[in-house]
Amino acid sequence: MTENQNDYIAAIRAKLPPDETLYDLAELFKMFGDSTRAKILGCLQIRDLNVGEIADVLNMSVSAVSHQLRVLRSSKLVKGTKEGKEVRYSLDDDHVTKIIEYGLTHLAEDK
Amino acid sequence: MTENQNDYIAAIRAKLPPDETLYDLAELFKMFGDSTRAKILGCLQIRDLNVGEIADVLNMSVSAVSHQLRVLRSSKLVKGTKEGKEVRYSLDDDHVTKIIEYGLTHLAEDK
DNA sequence: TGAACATTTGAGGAATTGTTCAAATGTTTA
DNA sequence: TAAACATTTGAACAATTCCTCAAATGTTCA
Repeated sequence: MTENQNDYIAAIRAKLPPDETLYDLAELFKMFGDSTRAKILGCLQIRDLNVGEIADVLNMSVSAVSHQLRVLRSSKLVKGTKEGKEVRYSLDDDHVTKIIEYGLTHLAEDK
Repeated sequence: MTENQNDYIAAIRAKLPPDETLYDLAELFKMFGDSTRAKILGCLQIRDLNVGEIADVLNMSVSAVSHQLRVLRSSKLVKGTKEGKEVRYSLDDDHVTKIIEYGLTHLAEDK
């Protein structure tokens, strides 16, 4: 590889966001990249719900939903508030709705 | 479960996008949910590139990049144009840039 | 306190994913 | 045509992911 080719590659690298940023970006989108999680986030856009309610709506086991809620919580996309023996979940991020809406727009516009 | 509880669940279900839509949404975001693919898309935002150039920029094997390009192509996010013995790749979707930008904004605003 | 309820947790297993390696395909040019 | 180059492809493997099942934790209330 010549010096010029190195420069060419280096110029592109310099314009890329840092590796860590792109990693974080991927981690964020990974949260929306599973249909169970997408459905859970969809439910919580409609209203705050507890684990059992989400499981009922989605026809899934409470355990499976709880596992995914833990993942979503750790990504700060969802938060749970204890109310007596229930835990009420809600979206913890203004961007969640916008990101989903943007994705839906994209799908709708697909010819 | 009482009738009222069924109604409650049904009311939420009725407001959710169809299952298939949420599945497609997840498939779309899955494309951005891998850091190799996020990096490839990032490169192609800067300029059109062939497989070897992308591999050089990202310090990855040509084969690994090619495999991911196939995935991105099948999702219509990227397209390849044959130019002699090279294949020049470019973004195939206006939304790609906006989705990435939106994600980056989200990360930047995270306190 | 004990029974009922709501939720979380951990182990286990099936399925999927991303990479490597080697080989195949396709194109140019000497 | 043969060699060199650019790319794709398929098999194989390790790692990760998501679910199930059973058990543990925490809360209310009779």
